[in-house]
Amino acid sequence: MTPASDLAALAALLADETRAAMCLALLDGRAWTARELAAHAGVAPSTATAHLHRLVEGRLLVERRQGRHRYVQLAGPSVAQLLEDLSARIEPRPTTPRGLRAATASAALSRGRTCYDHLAGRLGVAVTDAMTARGLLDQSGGFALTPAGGAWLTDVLGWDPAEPRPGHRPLVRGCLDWTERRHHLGGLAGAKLCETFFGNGWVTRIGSGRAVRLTPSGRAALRNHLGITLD
Amino acid sequence: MTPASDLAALAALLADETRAAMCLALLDGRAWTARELAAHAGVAPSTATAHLHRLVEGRLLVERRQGRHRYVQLAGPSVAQLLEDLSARIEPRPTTPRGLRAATASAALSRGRTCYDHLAGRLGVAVTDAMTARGLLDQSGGFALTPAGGAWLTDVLGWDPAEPRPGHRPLVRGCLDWTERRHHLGGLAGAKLCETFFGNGWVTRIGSGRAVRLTPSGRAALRNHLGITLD
DNA sequence: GCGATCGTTCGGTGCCGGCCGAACGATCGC
DNA sequence: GCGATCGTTCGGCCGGCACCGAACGATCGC
Repeated sequence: MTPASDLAALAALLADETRAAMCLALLDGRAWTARELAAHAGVAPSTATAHLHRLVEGRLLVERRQGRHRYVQLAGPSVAQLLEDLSARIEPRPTTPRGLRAATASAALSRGRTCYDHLAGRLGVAVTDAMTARGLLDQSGGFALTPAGGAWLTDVLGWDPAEPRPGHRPLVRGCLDWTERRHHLGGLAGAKLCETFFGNGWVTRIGSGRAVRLTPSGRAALRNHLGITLD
Repeated sequence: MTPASDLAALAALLADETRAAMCLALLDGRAWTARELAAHAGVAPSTATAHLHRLVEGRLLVERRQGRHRYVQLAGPSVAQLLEDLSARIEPRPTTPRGLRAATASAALSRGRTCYDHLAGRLGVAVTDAMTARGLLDQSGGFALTPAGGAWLTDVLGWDPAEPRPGHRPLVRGCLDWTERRHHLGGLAGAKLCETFFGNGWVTRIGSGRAVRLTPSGRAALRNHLGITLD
């Protein structure tokens, strides 16, 4: 009814630890089944059903029914961006992983991961920095693509950012990285770039999570196109 | 403890209508006393005390005690930005104001208002559009200040954006306007510009809210510096 | 000093909502 | 078809928390 109650209703969707865990899991950009999310969050399937209903009703998630499965995913980049913005506000965690498994998993996440549909972690930041150093991105007054950057994207991705694009998702956007505390490249261009990294086999997912690994051909590509050497 | 519980705890701060109303009121960028906020939200002073404690504890608000008064305000631009981002996600309201008072008040807000520390509403968007049309801002690939824009700021504000600045607040930033559904100029430059508008008497506040009115000298200034005519 | 005002603490009340288990329809694989 | 799996609905339990009023300390104006 009032703006305040609207804001409260939106915030209430994320104000429960179970729902928050579900949304954060969905930040990998993929569609999960209800049962997977229930197991991930550690609640009974009946409880998960209620939560997912609320999240879909609140337009944070969209669902796609397929046979006896109910797949659910984030409603779009703007939701992912909102979750990332909120996460970035949280004080940097003292990083005390329990054991070896947790330690290697968190190290892998710091090295490289996806942030919904673009690259993040040290890999994402390194790519962004190299693009800035080469004059492809301009971070001096905001976060913008230069003309040279447009040409570079056309060259590397075979995609011309100048061609008319649907929706009003920004072409580029600085997305605050919660491990590096610096910006990496988001927006439509970031998504296209990430798509190419996967399509060309430059990165592969590690297991089933958000962590990614740079392949040897990816290392070569970074050297060729950006002149940087990683790891 | 876990990222999910952190996110839930942050969201829970805004998940209550009373706290949401308090935060939205504080979006005017000024400091309010506890009692003012209690009256605004329609709760007893004792209730307001508890809410303000939670908001300060959660670092969304900062307090400054002065005599027997306790002034409270938003913890910074990043909090304001977060609130604006959340508000922008809320579906556009059918705008059915109750009576004449409400109608004129909401019309005034649409015409021009402050968005924490910069200009918003039709006024804010018009200034942003004019700056873009004159090549001072570049919105083609992101949201960035051009070299000509830097010179213009130095000329109009007497403030050189190239000089080293403290903190890591972005120089310019596109802030989604919740009445116009388009971007207006935020960030440090937006704040400086707004400061100049007030300092030169180009705009004045209407009553005690966020609404602002363009003065005759402000109209002249817009014509001189940006070549636009409003209202 | 004294009354008025601001903010706080404390006890008590009531409700919202998260959780589970059990039972049930829908779909899949064989 | 038949059992197994996925998701849902329903009832019931329980804890958290938003709210108020009353009483109290602190500060201001006179």
